[in-house]
Amino acid sequence: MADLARVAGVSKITISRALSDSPLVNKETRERLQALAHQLGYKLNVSARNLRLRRSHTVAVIVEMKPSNDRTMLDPYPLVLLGGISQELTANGYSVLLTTRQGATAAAVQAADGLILLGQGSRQDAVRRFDKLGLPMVVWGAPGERDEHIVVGSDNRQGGSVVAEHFIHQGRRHPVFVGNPNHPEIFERLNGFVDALAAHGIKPLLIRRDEFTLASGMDAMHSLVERQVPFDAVFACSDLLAMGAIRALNEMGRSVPGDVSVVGYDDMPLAASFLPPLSSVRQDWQEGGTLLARKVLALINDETAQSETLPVELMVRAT
Amino acid sequence: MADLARVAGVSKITISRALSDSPLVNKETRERLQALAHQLGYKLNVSARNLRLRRSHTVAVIVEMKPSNDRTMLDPYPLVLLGGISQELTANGYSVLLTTRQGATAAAVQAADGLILLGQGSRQDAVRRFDKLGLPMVVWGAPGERDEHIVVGSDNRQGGSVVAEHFIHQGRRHPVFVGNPNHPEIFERLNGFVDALAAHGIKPLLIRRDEFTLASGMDAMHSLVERQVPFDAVFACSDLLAMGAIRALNEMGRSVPGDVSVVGYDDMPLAASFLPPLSSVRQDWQEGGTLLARKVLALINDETAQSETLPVELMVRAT
DNA sequence: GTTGCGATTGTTATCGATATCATCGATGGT
DNA sequence: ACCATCGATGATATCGATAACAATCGCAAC
Repeated sequence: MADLARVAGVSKITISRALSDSPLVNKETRERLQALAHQLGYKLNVSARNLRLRRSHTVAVIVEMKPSNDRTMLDPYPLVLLGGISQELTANGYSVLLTTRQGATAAAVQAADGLILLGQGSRQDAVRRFDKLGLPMVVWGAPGERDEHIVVGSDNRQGGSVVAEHFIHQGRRHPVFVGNPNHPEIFERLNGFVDALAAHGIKPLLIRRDEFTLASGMDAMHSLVERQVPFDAVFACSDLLAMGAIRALNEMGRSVPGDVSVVGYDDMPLAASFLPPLSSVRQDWQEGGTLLARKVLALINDETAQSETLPVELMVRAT
Repeated sequence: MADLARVAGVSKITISRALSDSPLVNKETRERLQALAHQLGYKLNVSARNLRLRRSHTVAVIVEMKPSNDRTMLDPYPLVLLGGISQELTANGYSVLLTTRQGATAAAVQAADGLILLGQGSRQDAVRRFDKLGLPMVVWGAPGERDEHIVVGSDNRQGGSVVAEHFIHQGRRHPVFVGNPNHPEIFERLNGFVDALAAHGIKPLLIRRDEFTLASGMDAMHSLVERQVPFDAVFACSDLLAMGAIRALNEMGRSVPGDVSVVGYDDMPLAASFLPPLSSVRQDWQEGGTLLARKVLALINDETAQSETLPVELMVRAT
């Protein structure tokens, strides 16, 4: 910038002003300087500006990436969150610094203006750890009773209850829940499910399965039939589990939805073209990402923001 | 840091040295100062350090995120690339700055020490645009004849040829290729397929389908049967296409693999538990990410690096 | 006793931008 | 003719770290 100033015969500060379109400099000189800068291939040194402005225009997104059969951020749907976040942030001139929990010790995270926590890594212990950075922070997940931070999440409780209503409406009397209630989000689904059923005097059966796979869904049905438990409806907390369940049921000679009704979760693209087309609960991940981003930005700008819960929608199809 | 120095009764530079574990400071004072810094909750200002060191320890990863029915980086498998990149970079003290092509104008990208381009956005025009930033750059994709930049990609040509060999070995004489050869990567698969078959005097049929969906795969088979084209093998360039093809074939009374053999691509987790278990070409995305990261790091450190191609593996299952 | 060297610590300049306050000429009202 | 005001530009200090070089001390060698 000093070089530019010398060439143009003005002072550094005038260059700075011209390049940031400040109305303080004469319109003509401003344009002249901008042209010159462009012509000379001048590149702003972002680090210097960050230092001076004490802002990096960067938000760190911390995800859980550990590959496993458990649910990870590498699943496609949670990643749509990232898409939403990225879109909203860049629209506001911010960048996304992607980090895992392990990598979060890296220097760059400290330079961020704000923090977004994604994935089940965002349990209380992890949350507290990042809280200490003293940065504006927003968490994706199930809102706890008394968290000090802002939480955005889709309404898992409602997800559970709409499925319950759906079963009730179909006259089902012996519903089963398949999934891993250790995940706070899934725990909420279970709660919503149980409570809504209780209003009709029905108590569902819980089949705990930790993996979100087709095989796991099949296995759940096998054990159910083996134990000769009567059931006529299955709420699987992921689409893969649901598909596995349907396959196992068919193999064992039970019809879906004739004998058993099945509903999945996430409404993955495959759900609609599954045979039979799978009913599933859809959550708007993209919108979730947008919201997360808006809230951190608000916090960064010293505005207020509140926790928020996004509604879900039951896509009723053939099962 | 100045505050720390005052409190500790030493100079700033000693603090700086102590905190970076420099052997220049006495071991005891070093430890004393480190403890003090920790106790006072001192946080290094990364922007200042970046400015001084002229390094941000950050690599920008530019992906194509535009949601569409076309293939995007939001597909789960390409994202494993990101996982590999992230892991390798953080292991070396670098951070990942995630950006879309649109967002790449944002300031922070200019501060990056290097660039990784992912997704079909990395066509020549886009590549050239980022080349102008003058940063070390590595691209994921199919290596072109004469690119000036470093390319890492999986061996799509080999992917095509192993499938061809497989069909030949099974005695198939009328193979079909389903996919969108506009993607450079898929074009390579097609080339490998065609060439390997040509060695046996066989010329495959190309059914062009742009979407990577189940429906698209079904549709391809329908049109094939409608036109009464004889065929006994299908190479689909994605697993979803392959699954759609199998379903359509079964519905039309053709058995897989009895009448028609089908092979997919990517070996998604579902492939193995599909009915019948789907044969598919697997590429090691994780390793690809690791390589991409290693190469940028090499370039950043003024070492040399070369383009590289990763082998693929045909998982032979029931189809 | 002095010179020299190694181990520590300090002084000053620097990275590249921007905020604050100062400057300067022109304009205009009285 | 004089002072106030405004528009445009500049001088300097500053953000918080680190590099290069200087300084100090103790101790050993001659």
